Amino acid sequence: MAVRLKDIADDLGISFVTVSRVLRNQADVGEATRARVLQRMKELNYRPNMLARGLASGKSYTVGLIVPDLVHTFFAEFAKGLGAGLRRRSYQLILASAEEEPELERQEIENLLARGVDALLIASCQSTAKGFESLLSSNTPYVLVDRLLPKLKAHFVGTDDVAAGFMATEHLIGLGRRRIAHIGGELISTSVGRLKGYKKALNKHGLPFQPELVILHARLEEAGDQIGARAMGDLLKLKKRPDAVFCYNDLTAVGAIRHLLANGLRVPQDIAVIGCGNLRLSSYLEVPLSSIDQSTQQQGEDAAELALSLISGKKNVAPKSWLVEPQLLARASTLGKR
Amino acid sequence: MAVRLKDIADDLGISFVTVSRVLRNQADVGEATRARVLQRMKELNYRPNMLARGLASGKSYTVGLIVPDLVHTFFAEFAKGLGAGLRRRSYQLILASAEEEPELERQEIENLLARGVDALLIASCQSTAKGFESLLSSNTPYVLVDRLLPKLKAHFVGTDDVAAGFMATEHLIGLGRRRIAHIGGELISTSVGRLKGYKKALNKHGLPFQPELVILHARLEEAGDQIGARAMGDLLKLKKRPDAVFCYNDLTAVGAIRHLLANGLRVPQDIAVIGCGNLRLSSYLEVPLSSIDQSTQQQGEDAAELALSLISGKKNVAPKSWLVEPQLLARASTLGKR
DNA sequence: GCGATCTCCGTTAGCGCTGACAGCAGGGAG
DNA sequence: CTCCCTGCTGTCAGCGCTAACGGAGATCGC
Repeated sequence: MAVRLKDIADDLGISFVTVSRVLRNQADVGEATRARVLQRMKELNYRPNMLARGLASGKSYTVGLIVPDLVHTFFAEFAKGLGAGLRRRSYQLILASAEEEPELERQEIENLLARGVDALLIASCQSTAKGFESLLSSNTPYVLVDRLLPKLKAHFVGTDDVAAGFMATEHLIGLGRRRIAHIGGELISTSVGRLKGYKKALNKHGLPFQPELVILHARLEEAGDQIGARAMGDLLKLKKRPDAVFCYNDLTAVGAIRHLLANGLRVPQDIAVIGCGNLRLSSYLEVPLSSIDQSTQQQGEDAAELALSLISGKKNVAPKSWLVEPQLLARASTLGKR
Repeated sequence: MAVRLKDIADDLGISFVTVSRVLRNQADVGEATRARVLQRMKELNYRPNMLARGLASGKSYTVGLIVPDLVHTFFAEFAKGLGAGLRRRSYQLILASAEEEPELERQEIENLLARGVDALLIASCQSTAKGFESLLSSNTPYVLVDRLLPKLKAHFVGTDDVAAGFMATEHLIGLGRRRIAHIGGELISTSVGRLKGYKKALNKHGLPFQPELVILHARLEEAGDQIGARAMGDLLKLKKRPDAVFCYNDLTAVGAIRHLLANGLRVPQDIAVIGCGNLRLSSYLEVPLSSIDQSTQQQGEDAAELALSLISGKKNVAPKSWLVEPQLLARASTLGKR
């Protein structure tokens, strides 16, 4: 069996509560005793039982993160930043993936609450705030990540998606493009925001919003390449084809570009393409892809800070949004001359 | 506060142990009582406290996975498969990342043991079996993943790396290449295996092993693109340059190709390049990359099965290796004519 | 020299749950 | 009618730890 406080206490002929005090670094223990205890702990390689500690103290020193899918590098990077931020304060991250299924997400929320996480971060794949009741009633502090939920006032850490959409579109306009299409997402707040930014940029520069130039699709995170290619095909069928496309994410842009090249069109000469998210390989693609960077790891660290402040702080502070400013990275897919 | 067994019991005027029996689906409870309990549980939205359960029963229904870095899609995909496999048997995955730091990995092992995981899976970034003592003495079952450790007899799930290296190299030989270089990894078992496969293929086809054609480097997972480019540069400085390169992973191959193209060489006409790991974007690169697929998600599911069998099964079964057969995917980076 | 204070340590009572056992009723067998 | 068995339910101890309180002995001030 594992070593317990009691074992150490018995060895030393003292009460196991004293040992517990040393463990928690409390003040009222004599120096000599403390030293003996620490010594013996090291010898026996004592490891506190966190289940017992959590049960007794009501705190687990654990933060849960639920993501829609780990394979999207965005979430992996986010988790990395979050983990680093938590570790610095000796909290541990428990990671769960909902595989883009709202029902699974609900289950994972239950699971993590059942394990007593001190705070819960969620990049939700729900389209409504239903299924959050048990979270709300649990009074475990929680933070939405990347994606907002309609009608749910909550703390939030994510990208300023309107700015991202605006930035991408204005970049294209600045390069002299006038018929700018958008291949966008559906349902989730990031898509809505980026579309909004797209419209805003058109508007600012006096370009008309043309609905036929906008194609929306769900599940762009998983199958973006195929969907992007298909959507591009649809755009090419228009009487007047676009001269630029802003894609919801890089994967979608990759698919779109592939379709263009396969049909003998040149990128960016005939059609410029920009994505969003700045994948690691985006600069190595057949046409190096312009994109919007979201400082993902930074977001994770911000989320850690926010979560920890919620845990230790006064409870009912007003919901707060931490928006990260996106950054434009222009590469060959938009920059080449016409 | 959260609902407890006792609350339900008091409501119904029965002992809370009976409620616990219903919860655990034990047989010896009257139908009528069982129904009433279930009803009330649903009404109150009861959620068992897993900390308490774990403490009392000694089982946490939890499996830990420690990876060197989540951002490598290999590990993200592996985790996905593992999570799916565990979920099917209502086990939960607790994911931790060691950020390629052996010391951090040791800490995470301690953390997960402290949280009472029923089994532990590790893709270790240690170069020796040191730091595994506490794991060994904990008698928590564990499985090595992806990377073997010298001198540590343990259960293992991973790729047949020798086969991968052999397959890639033989593919190049089959295309008529004779001066085949290798840009490989260091220290970890996957590199050793792939190098071994490389040599084996050369040997089988009567080609000499030429040490100057092999360049080894650590940290190919993180900075493979830059290292690959640099290594390629070194290879080009040889009096007789190679006509093909087998790279440890796709990222490294990407860097190598970038360097070749930047120096006016053609891929594959002048030098053919093959990677390993089959990244999602590998087919969209400037030169679509030939690679070796590792059925990563399948590996995760295999690992889940193995872990669960260790948990429920008799303890001291002999260590067992589950090797997944890799698969060749030939694309333009090797297939173009010379 | 005596109460007051401080330092250090022990005792007790849980946290919410499980596991082992005891016990009570009713029914069938002898 | 007794015995045992089966079906159901309760009691009790304890998992390893923390939190709150209490108290013995040393130290201090006056």
